[in-house]
Amino acid sequence: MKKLLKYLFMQRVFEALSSTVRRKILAYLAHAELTAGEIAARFDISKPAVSQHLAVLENAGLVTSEKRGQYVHYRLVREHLANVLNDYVQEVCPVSRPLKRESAALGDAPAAEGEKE
Amino acid sequence: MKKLLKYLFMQRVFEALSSTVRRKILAYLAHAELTAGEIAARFDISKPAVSQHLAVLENAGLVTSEKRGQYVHYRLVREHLANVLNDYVQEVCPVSRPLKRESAALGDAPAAEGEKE
DNA sequence: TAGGTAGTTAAGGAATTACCTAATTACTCT
DNA sequence: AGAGTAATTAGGTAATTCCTTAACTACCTA
Repeated sequence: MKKLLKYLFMQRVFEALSSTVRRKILAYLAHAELTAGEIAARFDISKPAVSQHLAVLENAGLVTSEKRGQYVHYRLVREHLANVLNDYVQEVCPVSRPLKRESAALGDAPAAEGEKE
Repeated sequence: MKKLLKYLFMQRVFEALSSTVRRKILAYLAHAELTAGEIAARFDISKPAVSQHLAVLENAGLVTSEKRGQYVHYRLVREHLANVLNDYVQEVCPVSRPLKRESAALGDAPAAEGEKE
């Protein structure tokens, strides 16, 4: 059950990460929660274009959005990013067994966010 | 040291990983060194298509090829994959500092096979 | 040297992606 | 309600990606 869902997310995550703009957005969100407008202001492309990038990131589970009044605040979902990337590294670098536990811990580290899948 | 170079590779690596076929190729190579033909045999797409995927992976530094006689053998470059992904996780999840050392160790783990860069 | 196998390069077409402008929705404030 | 701001949706186009077939290079064997 979990495995298929995980696979789907992996695909979306790597597709999301394939864009430089989207990786930059994540980097900005790594330092602070930002509104869509604040994010758009940091790029040369149009606001709708940024909005689409944000939608891709959200579909991949890498960010979440919350509307507060007039603004939509975006924030990074650290666990998800760390989990997916670590899972993949594990899959392709099976040698690194020792790391496995460490990275699992990493994923949970930020907080009490549970296993949603 | 080579921050720019790293950035360039990051771009190529994530672009390479955005394709399911390419991620599958890496998964196969995680278990064994394979020739181009052996890899192509595992997919439904044409041989030239696989060849192009392999070129993308090689440009990203994720695999290396060696021609032996009639065959071209491909093999995974584990360190590179682990390094790039871990570097990125670090950049976006600055919380996870503890993992850093572990992952560095991981890169070298496979031993024997040489550092080409 | 001729024929066969392994692999890549070349050329072209279909599908996807990224971007733009314009229109729309949702909220705030007077 | 009406004007202004924030953000997304819609519609259309340019660029890119992925795959195909055909042609080519390199190697092996008889």
